[in-house]
Amino acid sequence: MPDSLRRFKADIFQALAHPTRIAIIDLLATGELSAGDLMERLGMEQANISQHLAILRAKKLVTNRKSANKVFYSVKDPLIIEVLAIMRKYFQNNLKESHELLHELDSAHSEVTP
Amino acid sequence: MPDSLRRFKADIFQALAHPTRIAIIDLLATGELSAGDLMERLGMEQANISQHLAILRAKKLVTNRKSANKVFYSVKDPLIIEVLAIMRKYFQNNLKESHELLHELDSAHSEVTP
DNA sequence: TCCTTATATTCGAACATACGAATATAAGGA
DNA sequence: TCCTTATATTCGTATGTTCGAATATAAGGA
Repeated sequence: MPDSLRRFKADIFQALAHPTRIAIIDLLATGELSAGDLMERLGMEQANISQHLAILRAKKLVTNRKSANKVFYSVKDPLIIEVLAIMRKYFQNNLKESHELLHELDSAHSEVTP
Repeated sequence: MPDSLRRFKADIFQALAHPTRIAIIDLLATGELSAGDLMERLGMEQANISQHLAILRAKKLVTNRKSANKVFYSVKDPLIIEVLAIMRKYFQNNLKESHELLHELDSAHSEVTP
């Protein structure tokens, strides 16, 4: 297993390592949506969504198509959706540890106020 | 798809988003190895390997077992190995874009010297 | 042309991650 | 007990990521 393959995988995982980007891919899994649709469904800042889309584009996880003044995005390879499905299964396989992890994620954020 | 599941997935992907940690999981895929074994096979600093192992432990991707003064690590759930296998398939499915990505990764590092 | 809508990019601040050097801990063995 | 081997943790620095605010671009429509 050459190091280049590992760097590639790490790079794709990095692109997937944000809840908003996972949400975008989840939404696109059922069909293409415009940037505005994604913005509306996720209820986030326009610039923020656009930045996350830029990352997904850079890593070639999504393709985009321009129609009039809208840009429609879709998932490029359904294998990525399969990866997300396996991760859901992983979550369920390890329910106990999964919930522990989530609690750590929560408390990590509220650690500011002791 | 609740947001907590997305945060969980993002967190696991974050843990996988480093070539060294992928290499560690690849090595552990065939059976348990000690921290020293990993250090030797990867030819990296002891502290660095130990830090990466700490991350994999924190995200419960690996388990460890102490025997005498050695610590043996193994992959906790083979589903993770399956995820890596799917990523390899993804790499092959998208050979053209994959190589483009790798070149961008390479040139991103040498951008210091124009 | 000017205006509006839709999307992208740039910038700076806050925060997170990665690394090696140094240090700490823990388990045997002499 | 002291020494050695194996592993973990802490610290400082460099680098990368995320966000919103502001700005830029691009395509119609009036």
